[in-house]
Amino acid sequence: MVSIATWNINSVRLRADQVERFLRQEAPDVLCLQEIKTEEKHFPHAVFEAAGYAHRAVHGQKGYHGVATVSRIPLREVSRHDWQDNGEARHVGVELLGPGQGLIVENVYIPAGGDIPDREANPKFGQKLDFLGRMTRWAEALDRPTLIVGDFNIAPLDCDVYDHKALLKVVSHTPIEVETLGQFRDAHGWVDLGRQFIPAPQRNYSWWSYRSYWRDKDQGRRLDHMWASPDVATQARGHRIVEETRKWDQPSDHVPLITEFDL
Amino acid sequence: MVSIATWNINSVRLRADQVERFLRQEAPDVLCLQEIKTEEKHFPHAVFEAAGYAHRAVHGQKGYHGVATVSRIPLREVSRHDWQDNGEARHVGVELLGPGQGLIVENVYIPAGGDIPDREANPKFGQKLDFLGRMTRWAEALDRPTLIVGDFNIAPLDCDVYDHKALLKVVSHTPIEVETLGQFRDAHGWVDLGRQFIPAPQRNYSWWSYRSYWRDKDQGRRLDHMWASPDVATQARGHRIVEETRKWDQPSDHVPLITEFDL
DNA sequence: GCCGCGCAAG
DNA sequence: CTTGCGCGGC
Repeated sequence: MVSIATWNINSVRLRADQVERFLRQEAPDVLCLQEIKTEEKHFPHAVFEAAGYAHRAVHGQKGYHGVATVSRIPLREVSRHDWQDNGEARHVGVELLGPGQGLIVENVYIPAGGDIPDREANPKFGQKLDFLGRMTRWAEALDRPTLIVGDFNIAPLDCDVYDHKALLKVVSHTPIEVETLGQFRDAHGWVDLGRQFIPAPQRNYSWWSYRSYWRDKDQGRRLDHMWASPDVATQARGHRIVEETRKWDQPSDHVPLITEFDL
Repeated sequence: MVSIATWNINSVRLRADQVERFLRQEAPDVLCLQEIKTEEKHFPHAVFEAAGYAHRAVHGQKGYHGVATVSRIPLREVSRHDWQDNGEARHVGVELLGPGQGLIVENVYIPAGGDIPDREANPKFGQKLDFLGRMTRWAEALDRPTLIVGDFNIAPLDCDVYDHKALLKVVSHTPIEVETLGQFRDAHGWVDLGRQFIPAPQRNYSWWSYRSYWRDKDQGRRLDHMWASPDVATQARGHRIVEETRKWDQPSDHVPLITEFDL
């Protein structure tokens, strides 16, 4: 069994202790982090080394974005896409070399897209859709067993948000985003493991805004995903959301997901 | 017995827990804080209330400077000088109403004075000397038993710094500052309680720069002071520097002083 | 080095 | 609300 996790950590330096706690408690074989918000030279390698995660692919950037895949299983970094050629560190791809040998694990942080869901008024929204378009063309050519995980910044199903109707005009749940993400899904036949294991319309949130009184209310959205190639999906054996991290001190706005595979 | 303390806390909000710990450990009757770095509306009143310091005079300012005198003994705020009429919150004066009745406690934060010890090249240096001049003219008229405490930002004696010769051209220990502070002392006949109880040339530092490796070396200066009217000085019974606060997590660059009075 | 601020981003 | 940053102040 190989277990793989994903977590938007919102600064890996500020939450190195929380990552360590998560690794100790849940002991995933592989952890994909997003929004590490640091260059590789300041990545807390020692923390991961001490925890047994000796294999790491870090694609960092100063202050913003940044992804890292850390692993107890040997791995080889195979790609570091900059789909929009703008220098933003939003992807790193690895190939597992030990247990799970041959599996490709793609770790991605899709742009949030700004506040206004309009390509003209808000260039960031256009950039988000463009980013998905480029991922779609890339996905059409994939021919290896692959798992893609990360913060997609889109809640595709009606039940992926606390109030579907209210959020139709809120970036992350607009019809155009859901449609564009659907094209990406179809380009490879990706299987949404979150919904394979926790079928709609069950509650399945992964993110709560810092801006709301989110400790009291439950205004969550499912923005984080683990999607598998069809073959790989048949090997998935379990999937969990580790929501308890929200109760920790100064938590990330995202919680981790874990999937186990019979590999 | 009445005990009175002074401490430049360098942000009272960030170190509210350290102030609480200090109050619990040392239990002074009165504590004068400098560099609270907040407006009164964000002052952590609840922390002091819970610790038994129900009487408070807070002269705050947004982001910079700011002083506060908190007390277990009833007090009355009597003055809030803005000697340079520039809006900087650098003073608050109170009168004790319970034990120690009638004693005036002046809490002051003298300007640091910038980096270059030259009135022309550095207006902040001139401002510091001018501030002292105005305090001097004020002190000439004092006619009540008074204690003045706070961060004076001047180390007057040769033995008040780790290297007298090296610091003669460093703001805080230049001859013109020492001379100007001497005029303030003479204007009221203030007695330096720090040196009454810990005579020169004994080590008696109250501040260590954040910029040096001050955990290893001992490059301190005596910038914080408690000065009393001659009568009041005869009632002082003990004086301590609570240097252990430097070992606490994320300490202030200053340590507290405490004097006990037979009042 | 350590602070608060105002900014941009989420 | 929370992050990192660049700034100015100490």
